Order: sequence, then structure tokens, then C-alpha cells
Amino acid sequence: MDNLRIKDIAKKAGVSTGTVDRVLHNRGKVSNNALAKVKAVLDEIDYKPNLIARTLGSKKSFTIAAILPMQDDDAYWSQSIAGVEQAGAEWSQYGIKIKTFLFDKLNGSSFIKNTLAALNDTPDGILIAPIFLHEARAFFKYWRENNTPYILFNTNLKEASPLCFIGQNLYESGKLAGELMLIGQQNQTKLIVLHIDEDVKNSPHLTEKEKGFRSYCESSSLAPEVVSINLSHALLSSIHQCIQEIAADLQVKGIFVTTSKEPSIVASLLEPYKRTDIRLIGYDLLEQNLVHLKTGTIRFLINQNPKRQAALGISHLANYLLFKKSPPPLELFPLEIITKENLDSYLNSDIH
Amino acid sequence: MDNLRIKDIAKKAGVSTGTVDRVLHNRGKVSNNALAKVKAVLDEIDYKPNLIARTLGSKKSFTIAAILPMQDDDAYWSQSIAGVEQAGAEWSQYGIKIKTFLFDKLNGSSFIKNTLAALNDTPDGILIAPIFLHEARAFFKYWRENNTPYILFNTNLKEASPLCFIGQNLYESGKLAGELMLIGQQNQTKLIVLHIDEDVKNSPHLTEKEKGFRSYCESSSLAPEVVSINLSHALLSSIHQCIQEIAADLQVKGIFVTTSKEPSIVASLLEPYKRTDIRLIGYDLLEQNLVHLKTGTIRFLINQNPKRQAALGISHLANYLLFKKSPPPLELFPLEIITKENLDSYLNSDIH
DNA sequence: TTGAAAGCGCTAACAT
DNA sequence: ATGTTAGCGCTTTCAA
Repeated sequence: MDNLRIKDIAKKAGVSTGTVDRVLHNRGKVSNNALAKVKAVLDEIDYKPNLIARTLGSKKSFTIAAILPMQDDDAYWSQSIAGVEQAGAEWSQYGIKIKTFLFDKLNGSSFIKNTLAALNDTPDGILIAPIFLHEARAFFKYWRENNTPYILFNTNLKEASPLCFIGQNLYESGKLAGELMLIGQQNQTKLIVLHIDEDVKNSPHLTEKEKGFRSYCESSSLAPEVVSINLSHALLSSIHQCIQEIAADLQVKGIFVTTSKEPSIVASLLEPYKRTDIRLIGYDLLEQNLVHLKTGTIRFLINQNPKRQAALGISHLANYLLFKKSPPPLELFPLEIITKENLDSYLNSDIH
Repeated sequence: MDNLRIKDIAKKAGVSTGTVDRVLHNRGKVSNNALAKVKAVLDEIDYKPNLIARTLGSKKSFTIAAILPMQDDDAYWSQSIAGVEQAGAEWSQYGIKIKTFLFDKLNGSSFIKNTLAALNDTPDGILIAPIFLHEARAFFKYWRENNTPYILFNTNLKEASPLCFIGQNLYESGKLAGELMLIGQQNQTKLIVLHIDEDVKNSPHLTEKEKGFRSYCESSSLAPEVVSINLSHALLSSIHQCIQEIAADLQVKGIFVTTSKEPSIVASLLEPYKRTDIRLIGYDLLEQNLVHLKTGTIRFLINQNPKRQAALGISHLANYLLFKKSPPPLELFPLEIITKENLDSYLNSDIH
């Protein structure tokens, strides 16, 4: 009762393996008569192709282009790139090659330039973080017409109709931060939402988080006061001053930092004031964040897991190209809550 | 600069492909002279075997035996079995067959009988939950001598030297529950650890959790009083009465239920008393638990993810058999915290 | 429109 | 001890 092979189907149908292949893949010319015979056999059995043989037989080697922002001081993106590289190493044994195209995240024409370079390389699949949505549109159109599969990463664009979108629900992420902020809090508390970014207005990923946070707070019977503050890293002194003022306000019981790199900055500035009653919540398992998570200055981190997100993007493309396995259209990563106590269980785990 | 094949290595070394194969896999007889020549080439290049071709070439089909407790009313184990089946379907395309052997979790001789049946089937790999540690020893010895790889699941036994252990750190899990329990709590609180199991004494997975929980509470400056209670499901009325007494004690601010199925029972018994100040913490994303997580009666669930644990066990065995890829010796799953707010992000995610 | 056959890179059986 | 060769199940080319 073993799996039937193409050869077996051919014998059953009284045709050659070539014809069965043509029917199976709907390629080349097949007479109605032969078609009927093969279909009859196919209906009767449950043919499962041997994907390994298929891949070996079609001796193709695939190239995947990864188009991402390059930003050495931005942990989220540098971890994403690490994820691409890790997955690339894994799939290289299957003849998959990765080419990385890095653009300046603050410069639209750099995005266009790099994406164009990728396009001219005619890759078989694409992983792209289309943070310049408008500029990206034309490329999507081109790839769609060319039947080149592309996966969107981090920034979604519904009408792009990609093979898959990989990311997180940022609104829900903000709501989660709200929930964690309010556990066990009293009435009449004041909470700070702190964006530390050059250009908050044009950063939907930050404002989405704030919206979610506020929505949770408003729905809560504790009805805390929520204050938003936008800062740029450019001036460390302004951050310093901001934290000083917050520390002086005894009503403040929590700070929600919407980015990855900055929670640790806030933590180290806040620490001297010994305001252990201020609950600090931020993002991602960066080394500096972990230091402050362990000392308790940071209470919760929400893990976005950029490395695994990116690695999964590559894997999905590889599986699609090699084995015709389609990924789910939406790959929303779970909102992982990291505390002092479960941190090690994440760090020691290869699963994430 | 494409990848070199065995054929290329053979030509470079001036030997045949057969000899290269022998050197590569250290099998058969090879003269020192030939060995040296091949090694010289191998040192010079970075040979990466084509795993697809290897798998196809060694036209083996493998059988994996999964030896697990069968317990319809036990969500943890039934989800594990689901995980095995899911992974089995995935790997069937690669010629991997799964045979499941289910034993009675309360009956040692049923364990022996089923494991013996599995052994007699001479599988190529084994996934086993050795909850009868003593009885399992002889089997491990046999498989080790037979070079049959086995992966331990849920229950670890250091001296078993398996290919891999898959599970969670239960002590840390208890500590995490402690941390979640004490966030924002006041002094002078009383906390309940509730084991609902037929045989708590012989359930190290439950007592480990309690130890971790107590350890965290003792280290906390809040110094809560911790009371343990053991109950059997046999008597629903006794559970009822226990909850009634807890609800009457205004000092109680939290209940930690150490099992998967029971948090929802406790929740529904507790709900009528409107003790929203009692924080209920339990395990796993069972449907009934989710209902109470959404209403707020259950505040946190710690996800053990049995389904994914089991699926990963099968995947590790499959990768080992098919591609000679060794898993990490210890696969400790992260301690995932589930709340009302991040729940959906887990449910919608195929990643877990 | 169809069948036959070569070949993907590797393994394993078979000569020598 | 070593080289040769026939597969693994599929794709793809080439004749017919």
C-alpha cells in the first residue's frame, strides 16, 4: 500500500511517464483520450508527489533578494538582517542563494535605488520591508506581472497582494502594554507614552502602539491619565531632562517606551531616582534592555522577535520555490511578554 | 564558483566517487594513501552535501514510534497526540511513517506492554514520554545498544542520554507564576497553590511548580503567606467546598492552579462570589480556560504548548533520520505568558 | 501528441 | 581496497 509513483500511474493508465507529467502539471500537449485515462487513475488514487525527487529533478537553483533598511544603531533592523543571514545559511544547502539589498531608512531614493538593483538582478523571490509605501507600489505591480513571489515584512499594504505578510499587530501590542501597565495599579495614576524617534508623525508603527495603549486605558475602570511625549535621540540632554521631570511627578506610575533601543536609556536615567513604583515597559530582547529587566528597572518587555520574523520570511520563500508550499497569507507573530522570571526560558530556547 | 559535488572531489583527488563517499561517511575500507588525497581536497574546499540528493539516493523510508499516555480527558496529553499527528502528516511526504502507542498513564504495566510493542516493531526513531521512569530504563539501554535514536518528552531522565529532551523548566514556571501573582499586590496577602490531581506525591511536574512558586514568594519583600491544597477531581463537591472557603477569606488574593484542565473549573466555581480581587493563574490554552481568560476570571495562563512540543519532537527525529541533522540535546520551551490582550495574537499565529 | 531516455547528486550493491 | 554502475522519483529534452 505504498505511495504510487508517476511510473505506476503511467502503467495503470497505459501511457508514458511524460504524459502523466504533462497532465499533472498541465503543461505541453495532451490528447483528450490520454487526458481522460490519466485523470481516471488520478481520481481513484491519492497521488502525493515526492517533493524531494521533484526538487532534485528540476535542477534549478534559486536566488532570493532581501530588501531591508540598513541602520547599524537600530537593533530591530540589524536583528532582522541577522535573521535573513541565518536562514540563508540554512537553505544554502538546498541551492538557495540570498542577496541582501540595504537602503537608508530615512531616504526614499535610496530605497528606490536598492529595490531597482534587486529587480535588475531578476531574483526568484523577494523579501521586502516596504517602509516607503508609495515608492514601493510600482515594484509590486512589476513583480506581480512577472510572477515573482514577494513577501512583505514589518510594514503591510493590503492592496499589494503579496505571497505573505509577516509582522505583528501593533495596535494589539499597545493594548497589551496597557494591560500590563494597569495590573494592580490604583486609581488616579498618570502614565507616560514615550516615543523616541526622529519622525514620529511618519512612523505608523509607533502611533499604532499608542492608539492601542490609549484604547485599553480608556476602557479601564481605573481611568488613568495618559500623556504622550515625543523626543529625538539627537539630544540626550532633552531625554535626561524629560526623565527628571517625570521622576519628580509622584503621580506617574508607568512609562511605555514604544521602541526597542530606548527602554534601556530611559531605565538608566530613571534608576538614580529610585522610583521603583514607576513601571517601565518597552520592546525587544536587546542586551541593554535585559540588563535593566534583570535589575527590575524595566518590568516588562514585549518581544517582537525581528530575527525570527525575518528568518521565517526567507524560509517561506524557500519552501515556496523549492516545494511549492504556500505560506499563510498573514503571519502575525505572537505578542510575547518577557519578564525577569521567564527571560531565561526564552534565551535558552532555540525555538524562538 | 558553484558547489562542488562528490564527483568533482573524486576527480580532484584522483579517486572514485565511491572512495570519496567512504571517506565522507567513514564507512568501508580506505587506504591511507587514498584517505590522505581525499582529505587534502576536503580541507581545501568547503564541501556541502546536497541533502536532497542524499535523501533521495538512500531510498529508505523511516518509521517513528510515538509512545505517549492516552487520556481523553487530559488536555495536555491529547494535545500532544495532536501534535504528533500534525507533524506526521507533514513528514509523510518524505516517506516518514508514524506509529502511535498509547498507554494508560496510571498503569505501569500498560506502559511496559506498549513500549514493548513499539520495540518489537523495530522503529527507526522513538518519541517517548517516560513517565514511568524506573520501567523505562531497560528500554533506553536496549535502544542505545541498538543505535536507535530516542527523544524524551515531558519527563527528563539525565542518565537516559537521549538524542534530545523536549519540555519545560517547571521550577522556573512556578517562579514565573509567583512573579505574575505578586505584581501590584499589597503586603499581608495570602496565596493558594491548588493541585487537582489523583496523585500529587508522585507528580514531580506539579511539585516542581510549587517549589518554584514558593521560592519566588519567599524572595519577595511582600512576604505573602502561601498555602497548598491537594484535591482529587473525583469529588467535585470537595472542590466546590474548597473554593467556597477560599472565597470567604478576604485575605486571599491569588490562586495558582498547577494543571491545565482545572483552572476553568476553579474559575466557574469562583465566579459567583465576585471576588475580582483574587488573581487566578493556571496553565494552557484550553478552550474552557480561554472563556474565563476573556471574562477576566482567569488573569494569566502559562502556555506549555504541548502540541508544538510534540510536533517538534517528531520533526527533530525526522530531520535526524532524513538529513542527519542533530537536534540540540535540550529543547526547553519558553514560558509563554498569556493574557486577555495577547491571547488572539497566539491563537492566530501558526508559528506556535 | 507521445514515448524513451538522460540526468539531478547521492547511496549502495557489485565487481575486481 | 577501490572503481563502476544501477538506481531513488522526478523533470526535461529529444526523437518519432
